[in-house]
Amino acid sequence: MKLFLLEDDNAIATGLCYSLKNEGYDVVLSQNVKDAIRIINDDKLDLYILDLTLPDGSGYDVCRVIKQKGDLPVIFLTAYDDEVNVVMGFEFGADDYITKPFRLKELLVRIKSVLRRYSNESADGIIKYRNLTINTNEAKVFKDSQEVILTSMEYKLLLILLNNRGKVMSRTKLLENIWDIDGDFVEDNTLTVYIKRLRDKIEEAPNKPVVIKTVRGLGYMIDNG
Amino acid sequence: MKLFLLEDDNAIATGLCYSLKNEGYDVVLSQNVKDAIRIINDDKLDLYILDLTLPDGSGYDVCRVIKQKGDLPVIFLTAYDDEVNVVMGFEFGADDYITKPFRLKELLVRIKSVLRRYSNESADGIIKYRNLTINTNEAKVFKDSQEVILTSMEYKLLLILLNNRGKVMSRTKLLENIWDIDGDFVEDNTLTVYIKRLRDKIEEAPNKPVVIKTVRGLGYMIDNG
DNA sequence: CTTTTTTGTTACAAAAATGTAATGGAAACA
DNA sequence: TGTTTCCATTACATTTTTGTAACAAAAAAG
Repeated sequence: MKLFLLEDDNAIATGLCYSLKNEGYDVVLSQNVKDAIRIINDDKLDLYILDLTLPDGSGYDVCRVIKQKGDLPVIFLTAYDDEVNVVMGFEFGADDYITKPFRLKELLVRIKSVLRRYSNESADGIIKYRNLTINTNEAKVFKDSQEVILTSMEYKLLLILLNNRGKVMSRTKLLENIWDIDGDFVEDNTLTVYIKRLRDKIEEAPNKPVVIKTVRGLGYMIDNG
Repeated sequence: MKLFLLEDDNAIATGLCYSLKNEGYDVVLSQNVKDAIRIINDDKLDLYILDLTLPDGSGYDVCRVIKQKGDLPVIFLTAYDDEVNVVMGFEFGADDYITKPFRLKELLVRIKSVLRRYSNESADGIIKYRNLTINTNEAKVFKDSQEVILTSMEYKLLLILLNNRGKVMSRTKLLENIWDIDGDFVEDNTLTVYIKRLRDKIEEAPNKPVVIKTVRGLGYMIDNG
């Protein structure tokens, strides 16, 4: 996961960069608005952490640029108890905010929580996508709140596609993940057939699929629609 | 879920009670240490939220009583930036802490997070029990890091038992949850057979089961071992 | 100790899942 | 346009799952 950090205070910036990298995140730092906007337009990042007060502008402006690009997660770092800012933050589309001074653990919880929300998996194991609802606690799949019975293979196939949403999953990768019981593979065409069966069960119009999309030459994917 | 709240400040107590109930939790309130200890010994509660400074004692003492009863989740409400207390809180076995003043949303996130941790489901959908590991993201089950292939029915049966650990699941409840596709039931004995098949796959000694225990006359259960 | 109730085990037929082959179609490419 | 490549679809044999029946064993009740 690649995080963007906008923070002008050198001490905080250095500390946070270190701690976040330590947690396994990639971190891109910017210390002013101008650089930030350039980076945002150039790079693809998973989460934006924005300080509000910067030498050459406001975090709000940066947030606006981010939200124009798409529905991306933003966390604001606000000054302690600045309720006005908090309200404004949400109006600007922030997903969470945290007041300075804050504890690292607190920020980490927020980051995880927001990332999970954006990965469309709620904290309690419910995955929603369009008219589909998957309850991973009970291994049940619903299409328009009507239960759909999947075989274990179909269920695994659906899960792996959903958990890698937005990424094209190559046929090889899918075969490896579902059929690789001690390196014992299966025909490539088998996957094609399973995709077809799964589509027949979960798509409105299986011949014009909107959930599981074919990416010719590369594999299959469920996008972030 | 039943929460216990120990908070002497009337305004905070009233507000929190209201908000937590609004979130669907049952709340038991105590405003002093003496009542708290009585309630803790009498009632079975799912999560304890403890203020530290109380008219007749400290939240630490209450925490000690709770942790003597068993491994139960505790969240401390500490005064702002009182780092000493924070450290002590963890030494007393707190699972999380939150500094006053805090925002409701923050507390709710912590509560959910702690409850999930205690339900033995980590945030990333891995359930562990004895030598079993269930990855609900990929619908894979491992016994001693060796994958075990379950049918979809067996998998559902295992999940429902694991997600209700410590509770005896009646045959009726299990049948309802797994076989109830539009009120269309199945023979009672079917469950017996599935339990047998599941045991054959996941138990070390299926005839002397340690994971799925029979509770004669009541049903089956996986306990908190 | 005998009877009754509840659970465990085995066996089996019907139904469904699984993997492959063969054929048809659409997209990319020359 | 013709060819190739990749994917969709259908059909089918094999294997596995699924649910039930019948019986054995164990626990509780009398």
